[in-house]
Amino acid sequence: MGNRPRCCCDEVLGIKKGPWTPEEDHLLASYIKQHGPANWRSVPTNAGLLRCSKSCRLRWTNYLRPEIKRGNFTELEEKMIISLQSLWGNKWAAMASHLPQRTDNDIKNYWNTDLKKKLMKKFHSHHLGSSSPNFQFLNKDYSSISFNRTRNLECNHNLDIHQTSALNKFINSITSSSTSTPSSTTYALSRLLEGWEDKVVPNGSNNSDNNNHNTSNNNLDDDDIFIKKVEEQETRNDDDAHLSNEADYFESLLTFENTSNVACWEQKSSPQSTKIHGTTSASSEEAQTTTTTTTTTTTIEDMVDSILLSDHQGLIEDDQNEPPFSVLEKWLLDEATQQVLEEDHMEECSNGLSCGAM
DNA sequence: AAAAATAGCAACCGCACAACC
DNA sequence: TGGTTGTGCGGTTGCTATTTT
Repeated sequence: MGNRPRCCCDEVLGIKKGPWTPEEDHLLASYIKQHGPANWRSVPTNAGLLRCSKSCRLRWTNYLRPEIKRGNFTELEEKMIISLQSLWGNKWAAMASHLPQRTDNDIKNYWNTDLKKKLMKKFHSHHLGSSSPNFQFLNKDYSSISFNRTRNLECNHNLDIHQTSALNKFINSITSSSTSTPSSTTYALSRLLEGWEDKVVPNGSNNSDNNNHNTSNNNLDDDDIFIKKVEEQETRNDDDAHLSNEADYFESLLTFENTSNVACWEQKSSPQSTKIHGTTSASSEEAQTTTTTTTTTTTIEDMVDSILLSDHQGLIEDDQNEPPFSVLEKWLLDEATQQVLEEDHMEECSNGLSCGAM
């Protein structure tokens, strides 16, 4: 592996890495059960584990914690992830705080495997398939586009005003890199959700433990409380009533999220409500207050359509009223373009053209 | 039936930041 | 005030199971 930078675990010889054995899991779980998840530095030594503290913490938070739900993601959870991803980008921990019983790692893995594929498929059929003129430059006839070293797209010819507009927006969006930094609007929405969530989260599934692992420390000092929590959690997993509440919780969140993506933009561009896709979308404040009275039967496809089309509609309106690309669309477009350009590059190579590093 | 390719996911890595000394 | 430590987080890697050829 060459000159790999050292990790904290490298400093101590004999530290074990790799998959955890059931024995190690038992040692760690027993120790945490007795002492609570605090002072990770001392955990490996005191628990008799040949692991670094970081590894122990990770194993606990991502796998051994009793409140973690394992197994397939429900459709509601999928919707939630798609919606939050579109709103916040890759803020896995923040998403996990709104998805009780799921870890950031789980959500991240799920996004990078299942959801990414689903959305790409949807994106291709939506933008590259037929109707949208603005993204047809990503179709097979993409010879007019080249990709230079600074990741700017250069349009040489054959693009109409809408296509050029789409391209320009795409370029601006990826070069400004807003995906990695939540906007103030995002932060405000997050705060709104936090306050709102307290009212909506069903009894017993308050995610304060998920929000901040440190907050659980005090509660876990007492063995009885800890064991009780574990038992409650196990019971809860099989509790239909709980699932129903959870579904309500997600649905209510989604209703808000569905409008907020559009509402964010409208709040900036226009104070009054606008009708989009048959849904009255108001300012984010109004969206929040109307949430509780709206019912949602949205499918994942509908959601993606809604997210993508909300931006697409903006493109065909005048330039001044164009909403920005959603994070989701930036990502999808980025992926699609990259794919197209890689194919292009490969084709050039196979045709004997120069194919140096990009 | 075997090899190769792909998917899923647990675990690791390194950076950032806050708390503490 | 600067160094150290502990923790959180997002990106990436690598192992294993599954599917495809």
